[in-house]
Amino acid sequence: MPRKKTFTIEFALTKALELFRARGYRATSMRDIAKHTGVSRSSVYATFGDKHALFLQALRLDSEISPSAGLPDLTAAAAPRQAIIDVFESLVTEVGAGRSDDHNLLINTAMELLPSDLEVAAMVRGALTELEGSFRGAVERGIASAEIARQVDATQVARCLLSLFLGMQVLVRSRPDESLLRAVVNQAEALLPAP
Amino acid sequence: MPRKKTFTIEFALTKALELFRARGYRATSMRDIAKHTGVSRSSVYATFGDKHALFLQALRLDSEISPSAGLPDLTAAAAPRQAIIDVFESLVTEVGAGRSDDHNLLINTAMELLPSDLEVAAMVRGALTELEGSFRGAVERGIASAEIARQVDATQVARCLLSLFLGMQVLVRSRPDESLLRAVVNQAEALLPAP
DNA sequence: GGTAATCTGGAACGGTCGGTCTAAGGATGT
DNA sequence: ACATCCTTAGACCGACCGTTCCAGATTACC
Repeated sequence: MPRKKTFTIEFALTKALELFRARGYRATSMRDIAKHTGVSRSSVYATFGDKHALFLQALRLDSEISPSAGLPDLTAAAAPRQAIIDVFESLVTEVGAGRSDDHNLLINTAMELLPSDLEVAAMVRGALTELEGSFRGAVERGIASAEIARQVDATQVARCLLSLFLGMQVLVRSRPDESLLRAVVNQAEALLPAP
Repeated sequence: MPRKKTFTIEFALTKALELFRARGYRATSMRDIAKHTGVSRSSVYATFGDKHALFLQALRLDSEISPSAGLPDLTAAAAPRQAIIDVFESLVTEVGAGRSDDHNLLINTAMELLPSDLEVAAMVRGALTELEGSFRGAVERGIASAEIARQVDATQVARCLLSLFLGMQVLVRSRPDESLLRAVVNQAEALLPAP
């Protein structure tokens, strides 16, 4: 009897995510989202609830798709050491290609974080912890496959890679100088010496 | 004949800077600033002009005082290598002490940056370049005084330190885990090997 | 056709924002 | 006393915000 939904929740959420990525939470209005998704404002509210609830769903979607889209898959790569380096390389080439929209939502959100917003804070913390774990896993597998010297401390290097990665994202936004980023990547390689 | 100013521009600007540091540009309203400075809204406008103009002045003030306040002075330290490490250490101890206000305005601003705001973008870029230069200078002096091995590439290490520093600031905000930050600092030391 | 569910556009509400302006009052000098 | 400048509180404006609500159109199934 009822009419079926004429738009996919998934699609609308993807479009909303695009906007949140490009502009952050506060700077994205619900009217913007309605326009960009092609869904009326009323339906956005009916489908996703609050702006805050919508953002949480977008953030969750982001953390689900970003390992496969944003970065090479660290957890299943055949050559872990190169996979790590590729993560950083892709940031450099991205800047070279002039991609200026679709920033990293995670880091945007980390900086935009209100101290009161515990839900978002928890998601950001979880995603960062997961990212750290991916780095550590890749380093460990690199050591196991003798790509990386045995004496490196996987935990410590992984945490350093995490910090380097975050720092590079800041630089991408504010000082998109390819040689600067290249130098960081080169130095990051030094953290992963061959045996 | 005239009445003199009853508040110091410097004082008001310092208070405004505090607020911008704690909340960023967009999230700080002129009403907040008036309240926090103790200066009426009318006088804030009369003294500083726009919100944007006020922010630029606060940003300038920040870049003038932050080398002496936020960080140990890298350019004149007797032991450059330790001075670099202290910069990172101070971030860790800051988190341990639970300082959650007065974030780093520079990085906040870098992330909040509108692509259209060229003035702010230029200031951020300049400050980051200056910070990179401070790191590089300290590394070079460390090499000259045989604190740091001659074979390190000062430019490359400085850029890596810059990225690490920015990344740590993101982590401070979103994952204030002392052992995590400590690991980053330890690894950063590895970039500055003794001869 | 009837009915139930869904969509849409737009009106409306209360709130905050940046910014301007004005009237009243204080402090200073002559 | 007087003129001069500064400061203040507050009204006011237009814009945007998140959010709610509703009338009407549209689609599906019986």
